[in-house]
Amino acid sequence: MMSDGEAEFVDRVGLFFESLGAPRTMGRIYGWLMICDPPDQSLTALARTLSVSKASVSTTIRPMSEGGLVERVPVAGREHHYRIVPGGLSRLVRLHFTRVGAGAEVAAFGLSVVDEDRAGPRERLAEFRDFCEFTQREAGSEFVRRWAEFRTTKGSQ
Amino acid sequence: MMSDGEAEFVDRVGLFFESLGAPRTMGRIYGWLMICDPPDQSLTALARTLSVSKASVSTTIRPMSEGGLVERVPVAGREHHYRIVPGGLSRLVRLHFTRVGAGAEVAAFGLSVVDEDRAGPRERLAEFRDFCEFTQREAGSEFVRRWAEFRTTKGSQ
DNA sequence: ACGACCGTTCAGTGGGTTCTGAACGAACGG
DNA sequence: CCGTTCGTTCAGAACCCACTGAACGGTCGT
Repeated sequence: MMSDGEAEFVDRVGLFFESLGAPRTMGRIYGWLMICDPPDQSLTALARTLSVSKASVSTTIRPMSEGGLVERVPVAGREHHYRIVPGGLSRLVRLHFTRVGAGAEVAAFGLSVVDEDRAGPRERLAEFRDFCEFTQREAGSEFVRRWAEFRTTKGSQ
Repeated sequence: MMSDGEAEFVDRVGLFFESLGAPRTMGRIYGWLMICDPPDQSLTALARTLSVSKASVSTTIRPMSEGGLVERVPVAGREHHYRIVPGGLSRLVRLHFTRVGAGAEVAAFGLSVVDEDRAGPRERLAEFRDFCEFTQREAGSEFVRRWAEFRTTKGSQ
């Protein structure tokens, strides 16, 4: 079902995801979906191929689907087939950095706690807040835009 | 030593760091260093103020120092004083994004495993590789540049 | 209606990480 | 030279997260 080389690739993607803080199984699923044939696979097939329980695939693939990394493809019967969403990785990064935006509220709370006359702390808090806002905004729009631009120019070469 | 409001702020930063995959104590240290007076604190003082063991502070603050998030400030005697590095957050994000670059090598390995005639998988692998390379490059230069630009323009207002 | 299969959910387990307390080496002060 | 203080390191405890196996609801085929 999966050659030795493919298995190694799948495991490497798993380690890669793990190094980024995501579950290893998530990476293995994503890795296999990149190279499997056909490109859409049922949950049961994924579990069997990757030698993990259906429960694990079910719970792991949900955030992947919600995050736009994979998507369900319409199929007759009861099976749920999943496949890679082209350009989904940028959405993942976007999602990940949206969380940084929460830091802005924390910084705002900090400013409400620190007295007006404490210039040093207020300056550090303001920078912290600005950076969180900037990162969130940047990841949500500019980063994705530049990636799309880069990809089209590279594709048309 | 620390007001109720300050304590809540410190804990919020801790939760914020935790949501990003970093240890909670790291966030609490960073939060306190943002608002404490004086802005540089010894390891023992941090441990006492934050109600954690010196061991925990010692092990947690090392990666912070190596990552450029905090720095040791020269001080007479045996104490090690630490303080916030201005703009350290961008360095942290940059470091984090550098890891994404490792995905390019994984994708290259995948391309060496998948046969030449399998257009679909190869296309997905190529996009994966390009995205990793793009992100690494972008984070290393463009992101930091834009942040510096944003900060100066905002500061001059 | 019944059996078979698909996906979801739940309690329990195992591996990994963060924390603590104690022991240690090093450096200053009396 | 001795006691104190500072930071580091180690083994062990506590905790968290991902994974498993089993039970369940739902749907198709017969």
